[in-house]
Amino acid sequence: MITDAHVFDDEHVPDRLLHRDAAVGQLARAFEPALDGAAPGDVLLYGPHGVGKTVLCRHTFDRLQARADAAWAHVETMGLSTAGVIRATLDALGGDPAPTTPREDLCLALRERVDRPTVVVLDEGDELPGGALARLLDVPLVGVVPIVHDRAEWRSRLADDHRQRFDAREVGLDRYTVAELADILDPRARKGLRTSVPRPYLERIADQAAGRARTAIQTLRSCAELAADQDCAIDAVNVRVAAERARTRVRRQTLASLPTHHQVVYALVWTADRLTPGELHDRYEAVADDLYRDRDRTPVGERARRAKLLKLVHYDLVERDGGVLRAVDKAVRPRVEIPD
DNA sequence: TATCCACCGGAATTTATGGAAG
DNA sequence: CTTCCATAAATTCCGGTGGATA
Repeated sequence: MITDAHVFDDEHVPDRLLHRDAAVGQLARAFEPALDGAAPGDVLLYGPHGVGKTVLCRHTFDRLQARADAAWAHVETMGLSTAGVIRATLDALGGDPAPTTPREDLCLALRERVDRPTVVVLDEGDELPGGALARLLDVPLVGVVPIVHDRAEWRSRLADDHRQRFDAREVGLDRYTVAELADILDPRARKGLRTSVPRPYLERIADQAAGRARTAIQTLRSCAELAADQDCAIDAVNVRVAAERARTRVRRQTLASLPTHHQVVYALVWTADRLTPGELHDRYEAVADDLYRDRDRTPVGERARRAKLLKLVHYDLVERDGGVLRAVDKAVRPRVEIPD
């Protein structure tokens, strides 16, 4: 059923970016100084999850690169410190800083490495440390593109002189309409699937996606997988079921990307169905020695567990209903086994 | 209402890690 | 090899919150 899984990847940049002409134009105009070898303009890019903010950057940059000698760094900033952001930027530009390089040395190394117009995209930049932004804005030839969800909140945390850098340099993306989403799904279905998908069915997928392209695309992929499993036509697949399957896939990927301590906490919550924080700690203590025996880590204290738990909640793997903890999705099985 | 209790999460401090310098 | 240093992660400390209870 699926002939080219690549078109369903989050990183896939389509040949044509549909229904984003205005935003592409704004961003391209901001990047224009790079055509003359100068720094691309800084742009604040804002909008809800999954509406193509990162893809918009990539797409516009690719078009720029076809006409200019420019470099690109995409940095996932969530949870990074100031030094962490600078290091990740340097990494993305091909530098190889030692893990203990002092912050100021990292800044110097970055300045040295940037020898052409460079676009630095700061993804998930809502909680970006102010220091990191300041250092990057300070590097010649660098244009900074923070991607955030809440434009007003982000601006309010900025120092005045930094805020000015983004005045009149803001690009906002909205959720797509159902018709727009169907337009976006259509070329992917043609390119990635063996059989064609009727337009009304694409619209039903779009309708489930709440205006988010990422959700719609992942749902289409699940529809195709289910159609293959059940050996039926794709439009015989229940869209709700496919959408849930898509969410499960994303959660599994998220869980797989987390380190040991998170895995243990998740396993405890998943295995218990419902439990209070107190019970979680009790069980953790009870099984910790067993679980960590042949791992290269040692059990952590309560405060650290709370931090892991917070992340699990943030990633939509665990929910807190009042005081009670529960795994959001029982289909996302833990990756470590809890002994009885 | 007053008070207790479990819990949360911010901030300061300590520890672990590993590259660099002597 | 040992010491030094910077970061990241964990621990310690603690004020604040909200629900339960007398």
